[in-house]
Amino acid sequence: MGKYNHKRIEQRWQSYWIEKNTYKPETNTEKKKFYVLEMFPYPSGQIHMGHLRNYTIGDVTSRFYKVKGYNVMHPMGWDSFGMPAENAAIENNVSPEAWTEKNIKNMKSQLMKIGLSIDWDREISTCSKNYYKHQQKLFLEFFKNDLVYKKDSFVNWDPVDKTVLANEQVIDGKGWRSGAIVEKKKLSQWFLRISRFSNELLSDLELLESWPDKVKLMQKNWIGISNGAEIKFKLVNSQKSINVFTTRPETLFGASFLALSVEHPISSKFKENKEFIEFRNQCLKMQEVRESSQQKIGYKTGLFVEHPFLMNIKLPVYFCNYVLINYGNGAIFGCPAHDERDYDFAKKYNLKINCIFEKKESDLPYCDMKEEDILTNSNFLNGKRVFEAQKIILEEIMNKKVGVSCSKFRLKDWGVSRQRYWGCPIPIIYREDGKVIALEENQLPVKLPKDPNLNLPGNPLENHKSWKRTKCPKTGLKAIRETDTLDTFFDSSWYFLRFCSPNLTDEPFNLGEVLYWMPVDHYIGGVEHAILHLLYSRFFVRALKLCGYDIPKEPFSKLITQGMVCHETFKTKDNKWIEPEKVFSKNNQFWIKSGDTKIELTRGRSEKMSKSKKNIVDPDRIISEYGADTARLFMISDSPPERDLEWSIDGIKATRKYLDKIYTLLSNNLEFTINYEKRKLSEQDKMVYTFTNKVIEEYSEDIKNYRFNTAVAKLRELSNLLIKTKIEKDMFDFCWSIFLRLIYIIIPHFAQDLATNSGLEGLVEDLDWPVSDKTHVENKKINIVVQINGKKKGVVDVKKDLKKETLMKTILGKESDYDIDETKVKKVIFIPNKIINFVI
RNA sequence: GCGAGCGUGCUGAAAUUGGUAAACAGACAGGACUUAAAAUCCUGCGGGUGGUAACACCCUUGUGGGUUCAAGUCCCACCGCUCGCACCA
Repeated sequence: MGKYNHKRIEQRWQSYWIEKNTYKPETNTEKKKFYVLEMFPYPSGQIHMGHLRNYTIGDVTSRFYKVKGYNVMHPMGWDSFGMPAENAAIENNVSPEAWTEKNIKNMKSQLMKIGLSIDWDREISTCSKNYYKHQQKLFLEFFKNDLVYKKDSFVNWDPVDKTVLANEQVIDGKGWRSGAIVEKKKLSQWFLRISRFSNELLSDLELLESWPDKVKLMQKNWIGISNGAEIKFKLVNSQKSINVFTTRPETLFGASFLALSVEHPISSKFKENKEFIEFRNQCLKMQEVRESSQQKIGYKTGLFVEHPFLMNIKLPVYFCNYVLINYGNGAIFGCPAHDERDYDFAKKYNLKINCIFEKKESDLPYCDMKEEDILTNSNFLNGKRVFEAQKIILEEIMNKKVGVSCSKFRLKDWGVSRQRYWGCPIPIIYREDGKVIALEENQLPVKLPKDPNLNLPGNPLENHKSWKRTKCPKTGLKAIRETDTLDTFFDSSWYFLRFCSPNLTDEPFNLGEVLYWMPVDHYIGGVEHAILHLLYSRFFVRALKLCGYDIPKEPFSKLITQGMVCHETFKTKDNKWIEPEKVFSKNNQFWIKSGDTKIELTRGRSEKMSKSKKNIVDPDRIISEYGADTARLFMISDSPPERDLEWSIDGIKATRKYLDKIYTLLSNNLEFTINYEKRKLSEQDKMVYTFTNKVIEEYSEDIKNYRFNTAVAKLRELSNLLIKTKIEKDMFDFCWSIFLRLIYIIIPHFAQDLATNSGLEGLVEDLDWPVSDKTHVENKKINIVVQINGKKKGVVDVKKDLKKETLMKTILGKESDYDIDETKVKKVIFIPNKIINFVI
């Protein structure tokens, strides 16, 4: 009898697939394409449970559609630029390149052992010059089309990593990687004009029918449209004016001051003013820390502006800390009666508080906007309801040319400059005559130097003795290279296009291939990329379209966001995390041995696996000990993909036990067959046959809808039934063959091996996907629930599609178990083949 | 503060358009086999009342109301948890 030897089996089939190029998609095919993509990994050196889960989900999908007859592309690559390589290089005295390559090699071999149906010939790595050469070309295209520009700006500066961070890399005022408090620093930076597409990126979310609502909502909030008006306030004794943005133009007559950000252009007038400079620095510091106190402070400029409709009213102008430069115009009009922040500010600086809603004087600040609210103290708006007033004033603003109605977005242009070595060089040079020159395509790639000194503070490319010195290729004038490199989110914003023609040397991608394969049909990855990566990618395809590449405008048709892999956590009394593996429990308390003594622990809640909490489990070890198929099956059986998965070694052991049992049962017992010759069946056989066909149907639906956990439950029901029911040999062979074909997409080595050993020639996946035999699935008998007043009283076994009257006769009849007095029945509710309810 | 989602056994979870709550697993307990253990197999496993018993009846999806013949599912209020954004004008 065969014993389940996962090592032998998995090696056998993995090398077979590679040898036969099983997962290379066809070319020039009439078949419908299917592009399955999981978010590519950063090559940290080791795969983690999150990867295992992500790639298992993707692989089940990919194999399912392949067996269903699609031409499937399922590629893999490496998001291989980025800071950890530099940090590791410093620590271990190796080059970032060598470190990265070693990691890729190791992780690739780990991924291979999972048995993924990947076309490895398409493998790409973003740090390879074969990749970033094309990326530099895309940058030049953006440059030509005014989609990239350079500007001085305050940036988020991470003092630990010594780099600039994008807004979304700042979490609670701290660097997303280092955790250091982020500072403001002024630098000249490259920006991508993502804001040019704000409107489109927002409204096209509606096209993404198969994206989770949650992700769409997050993007919507991130883009953050507000509709309102930009209103001009003329400075007294000057021709200049200040534009402010508001979403409540109807409150204009409640305005009592103007508040500006300390970074507002007008502030340049005060750059010699020591008092102001001090105030400004204080504000910037408060904004850095994102103080929760929300204390308001102001600086009186001494300037006044005219009210656009009441020329005789002059409003004082303040700088203040609560107006931000990066929203709207960095300037607002203060309407203290109807805005909490303005109210606090006005109270502090004794400014007028003009209530402009009837009967609201007693509950200021009144910030609601209700249909029934009526304006007062508002000139031509008096007596109008709030929404009507809004329309009127917008018209008046336009008529009087004191402003325009407009929308503002929260989304800012994307700063892509990074002062780091291990990233894609920006193909720009600064000539000695002061000109900024974009390189020509034939000068690409701009390669990174092999010998950076990473131990000095600051930018290694800047510090390099010769790299940045170059000559203008046209004029021969001396020039300095751009020493910033690109944010790695730039790398991952187009890799899905490169996969379509990964080995093309003279173009980033082949348009024909892209038109065939794009968009990605199913894109699978962590929800943590809901905003950053996914929004940038959506922007990229639009930007490329604008540059003349005629590609589909949404990159990912369907998005699956998988949950995290969690594990229990333990802590000592002095807050040290302890590995769960070392913990033992006794009398509902948890302990760890330390020499001869025991230390009591408290159990924390289950949290995402992380090094810092010491609750990680190495998937590679699990795979070698229990097998890839065991790991794969476990990863998808316990929770639906979008939810968090609770790691459990007991779960792994039980899964392995199950596979052992099936393997032992089937080896040397099964004759693999795909046909079943119909004959007269015994009751047992009929029941089993019917159930098997039902499972085919429901399992396929479940897989299609990413209900992998219930799909597995159905397979287990089927195997339980097949094990405990005595059936004929031909039925046994047929049903178990179906079982193997269904489970193949989850545990391919296991199913293939059993099938091959039982007589199948060729691959399981070359058989068509099983189709359920509907004629036999037709159940002739059915259970109907009998209820009295909606409460279940019992179940009756009757013929399918039985009429209401017939059923009632049986139930109310003398022989029936149900003691129902027919005369008292007020109403009978009957749902065919489901339920009959007597209301008494 | 704003927005979204979620609360079901000891645990992970299932439950078509409202129609048999707890499928499928895990943990645990008991039993068989064994000198013993492991492995394997079998049984039980939301709560309560009555009965020697097979069984019968009642309750049960965070809490309280409502709609309905019928509510885990729909509506209202409250409590709790998770996530995203956060001085966004």
